Amino acid sequence: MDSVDQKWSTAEREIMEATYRAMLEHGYPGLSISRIAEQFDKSKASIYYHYDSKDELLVSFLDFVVDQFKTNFAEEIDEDPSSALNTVIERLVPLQMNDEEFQGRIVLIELRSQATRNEAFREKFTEINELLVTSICEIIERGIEDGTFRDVEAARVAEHIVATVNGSTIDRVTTNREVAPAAVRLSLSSYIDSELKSCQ
Amino acid sequence: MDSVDQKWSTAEREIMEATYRAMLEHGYPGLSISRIAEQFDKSKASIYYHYDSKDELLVSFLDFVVDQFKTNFAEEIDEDPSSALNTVIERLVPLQMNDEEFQGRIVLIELRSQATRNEAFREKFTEINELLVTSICEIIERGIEDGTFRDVEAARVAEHIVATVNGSTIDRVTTNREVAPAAVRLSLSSYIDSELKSCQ
DNA sequence: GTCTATAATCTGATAGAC
DNA sequence: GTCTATCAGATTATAGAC
Repeated sequence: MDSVDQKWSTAEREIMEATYRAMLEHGYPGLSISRIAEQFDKSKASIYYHYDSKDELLVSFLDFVVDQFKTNFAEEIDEDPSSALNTVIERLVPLQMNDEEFQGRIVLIELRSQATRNEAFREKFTEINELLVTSICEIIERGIEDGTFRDVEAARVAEHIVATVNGSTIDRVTTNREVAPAAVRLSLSSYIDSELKSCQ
Repeated sequence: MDSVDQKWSTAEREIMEATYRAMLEHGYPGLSISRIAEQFDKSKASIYYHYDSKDELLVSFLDFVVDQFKTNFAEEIDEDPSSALNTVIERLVPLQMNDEEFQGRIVLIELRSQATRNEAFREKFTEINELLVTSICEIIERGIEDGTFRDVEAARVAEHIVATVNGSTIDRVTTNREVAPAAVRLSLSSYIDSELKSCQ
């Protein structure tokens, strides 16, 4: 498991990146082999040399996108529990989002909606949410041990934070409610204050 | 605006219900006029008598589904603020969900993911989230007035609850994490306690 | 590995009879 | 209003040359 560079050959990575662009342009329902081929300099048929079917390609693509997400999320956060939690939340619900980040969210949401029907997809998103909950849970537990946080049920609080973060992301990507993310950021800080820190 | 019965003719409602079944069976990307026609006793061509294009049909369908959601959500909740809030949360994140409710969530999520790309869809989901936030906000404001709740920023707390509820729903529909919804229910109660009720 | 050409099927949409 | 028949184009996937 030597990061992204070993897992895919050059050709495969080119196809994955073309798929990413095609999906941004046409959406998941509009994704076709022709449209993927349009996004790079090789023909439709060459895709079938690397992938047996469209379904297999899509499962690989989900893998590719989720790996990117994980790599992005797992960057070092070795600080004290309180600011580690802030870093994670800032990473998941940034106050400002550039185009690239925003497009990444869109692609993930469109793929996610397919997890309702496709077991391979479902397992991947189970994995993502479990990763998020586990990471946040560990930070909270560290904070409880060193006295930064109150002795709360860490898993429950982590579930809450992940649900809120995911709900906020969905809101940002599927509505025109531009103030909502900032409000959620504020209320998450407030939640952490009143739930994790002692009653002042 | 005389409820669902006036807004759609019998034929139109039959088509909408057939579309609903087709979408449950094939998903949004697999939705086609033929598959909708398969779900009721009339031909493909008859659909084009009632709708000019597939796009127009889909926008109507979104309207149909969102109306159902709103009707379901807006049932009377005339109690005191504290239990009104509980009722709303129980309605949005039920501990137990029957097949019908679950399928309704799936359809809504699949349609929602299309709001990333389609402005008509985006406006509908803006409307839904605004309705939820406004309803919850009003309950909180009533609670502040009559002394049940602390004098918090009602809009911010409402945004938080809606984000959490939506995140929990997405989790339930797109992962195999069966314990998560119960955890979020608990933590939402805890959030309401520590955020809205006085510091004990 | 990549190409062009093509097969078989499905798509949205329309024409015209009843 | 609903039907059958049909169109033009797109879809996934393969065959066979290079």
